[in-house]
Amino acid sequence: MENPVKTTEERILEAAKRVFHAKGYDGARMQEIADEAGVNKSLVHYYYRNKDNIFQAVFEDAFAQLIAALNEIFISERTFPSKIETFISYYVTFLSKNPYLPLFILNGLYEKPEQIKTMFEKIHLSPDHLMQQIHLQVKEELNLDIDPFHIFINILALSIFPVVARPLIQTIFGFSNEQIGQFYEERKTVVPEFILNALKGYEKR
Amino acid sequence: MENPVKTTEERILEAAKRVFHAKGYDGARMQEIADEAGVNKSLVHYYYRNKDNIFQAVFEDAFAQLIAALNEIFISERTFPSKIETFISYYVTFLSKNPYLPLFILNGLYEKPEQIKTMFEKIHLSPDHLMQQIHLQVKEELNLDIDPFHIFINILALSIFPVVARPLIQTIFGFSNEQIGQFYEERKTVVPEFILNALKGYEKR
DNA sequence: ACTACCTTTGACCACCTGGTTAAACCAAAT
DNA sequence: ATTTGGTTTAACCAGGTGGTCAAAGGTAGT
Repeated sequence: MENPVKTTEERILEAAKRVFHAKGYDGARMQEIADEAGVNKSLVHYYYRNKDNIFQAVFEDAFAQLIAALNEIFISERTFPSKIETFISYYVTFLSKNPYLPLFILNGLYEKPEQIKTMFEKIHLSPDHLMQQIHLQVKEELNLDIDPFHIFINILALSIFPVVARPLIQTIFGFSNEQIGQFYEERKTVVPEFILNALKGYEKR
Repeated sequence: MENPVKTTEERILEAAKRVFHAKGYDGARMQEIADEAGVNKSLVHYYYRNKDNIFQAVFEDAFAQLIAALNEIFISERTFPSKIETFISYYVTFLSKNPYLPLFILNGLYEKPEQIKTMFEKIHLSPDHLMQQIHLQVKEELNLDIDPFHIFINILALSIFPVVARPLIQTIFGFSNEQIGQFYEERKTVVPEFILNALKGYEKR
């Protein structure tokens, strides 16, 4: 840590993250962000002009965090099974530390889907390139008889959904925080195993 | 249809569903619900007293719709593979007709997780019984070496997530409405196949 | 001491929000 | 025709909302 002392602007942004992540755009209050940052409400407007602006900053940050790892791992030089394992393990850990993030993102996307593409350019990330990589590996490395796109979506679904649905799982089945932690821990091995087992069924002989 | 003429109360509830599903609790406006129903705002209060009340009515209805099918199918007399197929097919169809529902539910659960259990009782539904059924089938009918709970969550994840993430998928990969419809259609066969392929890997020999 | 510039604050405002109320409406019963 | 009861409306209100603004504070250069 070079500069542990946060600037006011950073403190406001972090406060905004906490508030927006937990309450969403409509539920968040500028006053609450200010309180959370320990500053006057006008100061929030001073640095970010209006609610839309600061929300966008928060959203882009969250989106970048979620997407960056995905891209990095799937573009790397590993074998496909290794990528899946690395990805799931990383995502489950990351998401259970930031449980609000995925739902926050999904909600944001319903409201302003247009901005996604420009956001991808900002992060220097190409969906086509990513899919092309996955396609290559599924078709040429493993020679599987299945649409790579469905595999990709399945990987995301199995990693993300259980985190998003945490309150559902926890209340319905009465899991304690420890138990749900244990459950997520298990998924790091269960999910890659599940996916690789499934892929075996698609092997062309 | 015995009585195609809707009462005012029903029209208000349906308007409220549309508004709440699309905008969530905080984003919804009592005025908008009234407009959508074509009535005066006071009428909404006349029938439902306050915003919390009408939201709860909408939420319970949505939750019941989503849970009912799940329970019905998994308690039925089919074989496990048939259940999976039936469930996925039904869910994908139902959800793509009601794309806002799952995200609406997930958001609601973050805000008021306590009410879930009472809601289960209202619908006469026992999570324990459901899990017990799945446990029996996975362990005794198929004799698989995997925790049934993870399978259950995987089934939900693979059915629900792609619908929730529709805006993400559609914008990132530039799918038209037709293409995404085609994609969901494919999933009705791809997902059961994927799951059953995976389960084969867990067969005890 | 003065200036110049960025930062921070309290007071304020126009507008919107959920909610209330009293009066009007209207169909059925008397 | 009048009463009665549920239904529907317009007008209104208190509190909260995002946002503005002028002034005060603070800091570095002169």
